[in-house]
Amino acid sequence: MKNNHVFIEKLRSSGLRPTKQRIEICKLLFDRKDTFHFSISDLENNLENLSNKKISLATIYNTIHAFREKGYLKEISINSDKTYFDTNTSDHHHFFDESKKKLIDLNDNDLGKIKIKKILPGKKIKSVEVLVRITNDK
Amino acid sequence: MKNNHVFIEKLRSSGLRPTKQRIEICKLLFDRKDTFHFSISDLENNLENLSNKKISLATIYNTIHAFREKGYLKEISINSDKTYFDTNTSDHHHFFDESKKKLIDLNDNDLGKIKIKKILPGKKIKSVEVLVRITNDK
DNA sequence: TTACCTGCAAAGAGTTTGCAGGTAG
DNA sequence: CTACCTGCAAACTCTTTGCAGGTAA
Repeated sequence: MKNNHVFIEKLRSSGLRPTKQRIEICKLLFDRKDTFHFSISDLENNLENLSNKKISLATIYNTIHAFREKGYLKEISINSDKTYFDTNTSDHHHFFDESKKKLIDLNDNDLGKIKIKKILPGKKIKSVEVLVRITNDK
Repeated sequence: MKNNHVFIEKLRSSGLRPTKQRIEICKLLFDRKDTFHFSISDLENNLENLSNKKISLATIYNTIHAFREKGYLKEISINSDKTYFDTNTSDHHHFFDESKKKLIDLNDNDLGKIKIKKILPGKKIKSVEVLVRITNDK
């Protein structure tokens, strides 16, 4: 269990005021051992049920967007009605389990190197995202 | 320029009634040499401006979903406000040009082989999707 | 004090749905 | 005739925005 101070510093250091709401969201997102994959509504539910904190939706969006901009969260590309975020901001890829509708991290060792041979003049690569869809084997 | 008959047969063979609207959409989507990447609103605009046909939005959605189910279209995973489709249903990957909001096909030669080393028991791989985001180099 | 933040409600955008009327077979 | 299809508008969901009141520094 991390001390709130850690989050206060984290927020302050990136120019975000450490408000009650932001600290609460930090605790939910970053005070854990494993990567957390979530949608805004997941987060809202967790705040309400696990943390017993009612934070306005506008503030949740606001905060998540701020965290994404500061590089504390990564947005994941899945065709879904919702946007998913990942607390693991390192360069990595995902399984998407179609049966459970859940994301699973793939780390460097899980995936061979991806080589892009095509170059478009005047363009540069911003990111490479791999999504491996899996289902129950039967 | 393909004959309408081709599309009428295509539709009929998959159990879809060849209505005026569906044939018109077929002509726009499948009567071309290159892959076509589009969102519903792109399609709507093209129907209105290029084909001079006003087809109801509900019918456009309805038709595109039917075509996707029949395997005539592929849905592409991008985090975007809109859903994108691809008339190229073969196994391939994409650049997404963030500046122009346009998709570009990557063919087999453009991308090294992707090796997935992690295996989850009881699961099988359904698809592997690679999205390479690019922006203007500056 | 002052700039920034929160929360509500309303607005927006894309997509889906209900249903009356139309059309293919 | 009957099942399926179209088109309109309303409904829905997720996300963004405007703004009045609140809070950190």
